[in-house]
Amino acid sequence: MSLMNVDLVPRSSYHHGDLRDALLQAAKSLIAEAGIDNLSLRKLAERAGVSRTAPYHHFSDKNDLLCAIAAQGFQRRHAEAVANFEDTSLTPREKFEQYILDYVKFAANNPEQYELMFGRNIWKQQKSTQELRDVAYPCFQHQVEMIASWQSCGLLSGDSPLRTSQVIWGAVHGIAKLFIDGIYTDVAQIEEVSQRAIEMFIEK
Amino acid sequence: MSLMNVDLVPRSSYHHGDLRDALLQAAKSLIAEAGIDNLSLRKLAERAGVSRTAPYHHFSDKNDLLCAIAAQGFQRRHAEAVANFEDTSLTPREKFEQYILDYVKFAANNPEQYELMFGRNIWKQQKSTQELRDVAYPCFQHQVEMIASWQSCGLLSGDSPLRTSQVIWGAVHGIAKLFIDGIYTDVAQIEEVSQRAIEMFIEK
DNA sequence: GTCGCAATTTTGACACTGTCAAGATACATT
DNA sequence: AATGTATCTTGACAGTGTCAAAATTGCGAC
Repeated sequence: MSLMNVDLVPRSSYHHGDLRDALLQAAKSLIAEAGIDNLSLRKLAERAGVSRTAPYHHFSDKNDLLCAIAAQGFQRRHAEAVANFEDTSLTPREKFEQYILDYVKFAANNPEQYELMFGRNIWKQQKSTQELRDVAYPCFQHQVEMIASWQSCGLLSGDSPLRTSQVIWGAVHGIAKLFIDGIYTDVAQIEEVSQRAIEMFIEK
Repeated sequence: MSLMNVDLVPRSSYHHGDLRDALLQAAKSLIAEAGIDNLSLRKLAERAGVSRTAPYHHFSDKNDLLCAIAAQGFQRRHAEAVANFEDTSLTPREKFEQYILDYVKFAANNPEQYELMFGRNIWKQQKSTQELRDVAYPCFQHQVEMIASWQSCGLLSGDSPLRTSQVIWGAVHGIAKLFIDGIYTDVAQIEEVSQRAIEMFIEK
């Protein structure tokens, strides 16, 4: 497997310079190669060309590192969603369609990071970092606001933006997960399924 | 934590008798106590009052054991769904409502087992046992059939039972997961959200 | 009944993991 | 230049999944 010290940027000095960022970068590429379950801090340190315990000076914990990667994911996704929603060249309906499709595609294109973003290990037992919460909550909030706007222009039914948002988010999340996790095996169908979801949610 | 050898049924002989079943039972209780991530084969063996490697004569692997637990979950859920669908005292609409509610409640009441049933580790990388596939596929199949019947009686819209089924399953799966995994924090809302989902899917 | 084989269980071992404690090194501020 | 602090390393420990080889038992053929 790992032949030898394959640090991408062999550091010149004892101090790395920006080890924290290098670790995040290396972690993402390692995860993309072999999945989250095969990420170990030791392999990560080796990849970054640093000793086993060096990462502990930049992340308190393995969980802390994973939270940081998840946070980056929320940031990227949030920017994407905002950009779409504020695109003045699109009708509300087009925005809604785009939103659903983008969401599912984001998950499908970044399955490991998405897994981290909603991983049970992180949220369930109160293991989420403050940083992660700070970046994830606005993401949730923004979704409710979008749903509310689509309701008030008659595209979506109902009067409770929160409940409606929870259902729609549940749907895209569930569809994404079923594809990502390999229960829905034919990834080529992902767009068709998303399209059907849009069709079922839009008020006729 | 574990004070000492707490095997429930101290075996009298060298051979256990029905170790396989005892292991499954012990595994489920251990998982219920501390979650899947805290289940180790060694603790499991200790709980069953047997040596570390004894389980390997009944399960090829840790994954194999987890698949067996997942399979039991599918079996239980499938039986529940069939019973509901064949209840002649309910209208199609009532059956649909019941199906959605039962599904989400099953997940909420058995979060760890549900996690196993749809865990990425099992399905994504072809790690599913033949036994698991044999019991899961009929489950999927049955859902499509139910959706088709609800479409043909006008309760649900659309002409593709498969696509519609994928969306609805995605929705209940997603809602369940968001609650289970702690993203939706208030479990008391689970019924309200499910109710709203029903409302949004049923043809008006 | 007993002999032998196959199923079962055990002990020993290995590589790997996360993480802590102590020591070593380099940088920054005075 | 001295000193403190941030950073990095080496050593260590308990825990993990799983393999190989040895031990024990139960069961069927003689």
